[in-house]
Amino acid sequence: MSTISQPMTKGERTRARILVAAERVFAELGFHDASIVKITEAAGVGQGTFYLYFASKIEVFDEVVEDLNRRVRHAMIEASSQAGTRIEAERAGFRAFFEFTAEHPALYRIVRQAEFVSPGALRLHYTRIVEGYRDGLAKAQAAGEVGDIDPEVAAWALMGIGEIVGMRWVLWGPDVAPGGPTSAVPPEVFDQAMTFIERALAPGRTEEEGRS
Amino acid sequence: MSTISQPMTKGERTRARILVAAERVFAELGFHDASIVKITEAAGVGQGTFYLYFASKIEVFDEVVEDLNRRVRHAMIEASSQAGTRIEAERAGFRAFFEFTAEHPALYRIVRQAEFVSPGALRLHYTRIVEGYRDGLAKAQAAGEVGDIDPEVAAWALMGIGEIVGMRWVLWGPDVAPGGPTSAVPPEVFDQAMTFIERALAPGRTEEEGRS
Amino acid sequence: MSTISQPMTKGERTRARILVAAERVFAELGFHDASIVKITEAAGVGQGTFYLYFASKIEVFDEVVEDLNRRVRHAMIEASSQAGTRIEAERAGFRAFFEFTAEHPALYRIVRQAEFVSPGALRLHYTRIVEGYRDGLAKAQAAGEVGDIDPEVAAWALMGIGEIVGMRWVLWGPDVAPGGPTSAVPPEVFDQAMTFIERALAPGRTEEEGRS
Amino acid sequence: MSTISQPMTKGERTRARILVAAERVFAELGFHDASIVKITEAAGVGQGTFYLYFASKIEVFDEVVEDLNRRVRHAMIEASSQAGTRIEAERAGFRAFFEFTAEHPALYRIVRQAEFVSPGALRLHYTRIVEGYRDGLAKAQAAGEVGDIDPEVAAWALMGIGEIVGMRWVLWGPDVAPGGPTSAVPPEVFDQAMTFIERALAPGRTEEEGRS
DNA sequence: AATGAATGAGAGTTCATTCAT
DNA sequence: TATGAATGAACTCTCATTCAT
Repeated sequence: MSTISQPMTKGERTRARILVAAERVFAELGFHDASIVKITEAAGVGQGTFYLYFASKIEVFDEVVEDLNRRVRHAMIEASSQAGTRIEAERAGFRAFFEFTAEHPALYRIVRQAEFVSPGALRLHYTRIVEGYRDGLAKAQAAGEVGDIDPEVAAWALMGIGEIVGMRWVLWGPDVAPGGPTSAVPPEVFDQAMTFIERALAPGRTEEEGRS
Repeated sequence: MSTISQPMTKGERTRARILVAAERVFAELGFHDASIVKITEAAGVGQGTFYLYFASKIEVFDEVVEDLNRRVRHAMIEASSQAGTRIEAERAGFRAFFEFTAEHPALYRIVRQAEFVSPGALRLHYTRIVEGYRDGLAKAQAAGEVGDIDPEVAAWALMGIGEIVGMRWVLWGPDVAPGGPTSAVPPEVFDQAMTFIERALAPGRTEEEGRS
Repeated sequence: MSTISQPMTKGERTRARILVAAERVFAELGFHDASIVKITEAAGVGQGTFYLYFASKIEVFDEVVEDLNRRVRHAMIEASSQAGTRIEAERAGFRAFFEFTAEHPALYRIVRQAEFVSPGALRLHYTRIVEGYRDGLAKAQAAGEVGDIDPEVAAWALMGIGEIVGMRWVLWGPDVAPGGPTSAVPPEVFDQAMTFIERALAPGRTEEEGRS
Repeated sequence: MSTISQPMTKGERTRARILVAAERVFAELGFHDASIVKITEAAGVGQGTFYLYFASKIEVFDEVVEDLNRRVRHAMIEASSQAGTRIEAERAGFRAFFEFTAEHPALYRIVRQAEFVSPGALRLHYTRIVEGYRDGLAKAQAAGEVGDIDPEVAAWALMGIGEIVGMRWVLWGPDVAPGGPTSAVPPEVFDQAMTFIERALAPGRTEEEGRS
């Protein structure tokens, strides 16, 4: 995920192990049912050790959210940067988002807890992703590839679509109960969702469309 | 909100008071920090009284979610049913949704907790609202008022847009910290969001668009 | 069990129903898990009604113990009074005791709770039964049918044998877990227990026996 | 009491203190009125500490019963093993039983609660003691020192006699109210009880006695 | 005579956090 | 650096009892 060049000290390794365990336990049990004992047991360290690296339970939570946010954005940028056209980039970004969700259902399960656990963390998480969309849209708009629409609002709309489609088809699966196995968004759903987005963003004929 | 004409019995009134208090406390503190003591104090009844009407904390939670769901759908249907055209109906429905959100921020704050609290409740909540969108879209599509798109996917997309725009502009307000005062979606944001949606759903030019 | 001659008033009937229900519920659940609600539900009356007839939960308990005590003594006296010889009377009395236990396992389960629930009730219960044994033994001793032994001590010994054999073979059954079905003491066990008692009480040759 | 030679760790000492306190509190108040708070206060530890060593209130109870059982059997075996003749051994065993009872009234008060608290614990307790009696009787019988009687039934009879005499004269004392001070069984009562038992078990004259 | 809604003290249990080792 | 025993406040839930109807 990152380009580890320097060797980790012993302490850093312990810290990293706790962080990984915390993500796993938070994802499985949610914030409140994830006790420090469970996290430290999963990490294979003592309870006291936890407090050598994190000031509180909330602090790990924040860091886990931060971490997930960094990783999902990285995945999206990585994917879309290799695309040729704007539309291809958009599809690649969404596909990366859904894939990340499928591989890390923690993204949802953890992030959606944030509202009450760590005020502001949720907003920060969404805002950062939205900024990526917005900047891309603004640039594309300047190039005439996107219709006349406020990039900020459009970006949030994309965020909402990604979030809900990810929840509906990745997290819940085709017919699966919540918590069950997750898989990627079915191709036809992905296509339909992208069609929806493309039409919303397509340039031209703005005047007529507004009237319909 | 409801059309109950018969007078409530004493027990029903107590139950209703607890339910109202629970919604308030859940919205303010979240599921886990909303203790039974806080709920019963807010309702002005004894702790034991709570258990005369609800079997557990989770049970009230489910009922609060159920209740909010019923009310927001009612508000949306009410609003859109008085509109003339499909587009007007759509705008009215969304406006009602945002207004409800502004008046009952509990909708977000409570519902988003549901994932870990009451598995299935969250899915049920979204699914019910989406069914309304989907049926409306399918009907409009049959009348040629909506482009060629899977109503199911489009309905979930609308749900996502409503949710995230509501969260961003209603719950968080223009520049306000989470938990702060809420107001309606600013008119220009509302217009932009509706433009986004209208373009996505507009009929015509399906063949070319589909190729992208 | 008793010779009801006068018709009961409505109140008396209600009271009796509560008492019967209480015995059943106490026997099944024990004193502490037998709630007033469960008793009143079993009796088919309201909770408040209970307190019209009994001052407290402990009071019904005492009365239930009292009632059981009266009935078991009645059964034993009834049975032994129809016997010809002393030994036959003894066997008949024990048999009645075991039969009562088998039909009313409540006797054990309730009485053994008494120690902490209602101090003195347990002692009173045992003492009353023992008095019956003791008087019988004293009388038989005067007639030369019982050896030279303190009737008080011997009576308590009989009580202990009856209690433990009843628990072992009636309450627990041949191989059954506690709480399971109960039946009478197996004939061979009954015979052995009676043999044990007969030898202990048999008159004559006191001097030699003591030396063995 | 035990032959542990290795020093206890800190944790073991805490555990032992809780166990001792639990025995005391259970004996004084009974299972239900013995709250965790009372036990931990008596032990001088925090409430949470209790759950580091015992999974539940019932678990300590079981262990206390187990512990008492082990100790009383140890005392009885110890005492009777030093006796010369069978009869002396019997007397020594019973005497040890009564002495233990006098010093640890908890034996009764706790064990008799077991029926509803921990099904099976009561049966196990009695069964273990009875097994000791039974094996002793069987051996003596083989040596011709005990009459022709089923050792199992006879052993349970002894158990019953010990239990009830202990309760009557040790727990309740000569004229004392339950819960009051306890002392040993008066010598004349002890002698009479032993006489009762000796006659019941004495060999010889089996044929005539059996006819009764 | 009868009800059952209401109460609140108290139960068992959990867990984030501290700190002596 | 690492530990895990210890803590106590806070939690959800129960139930004997009261009292207005």
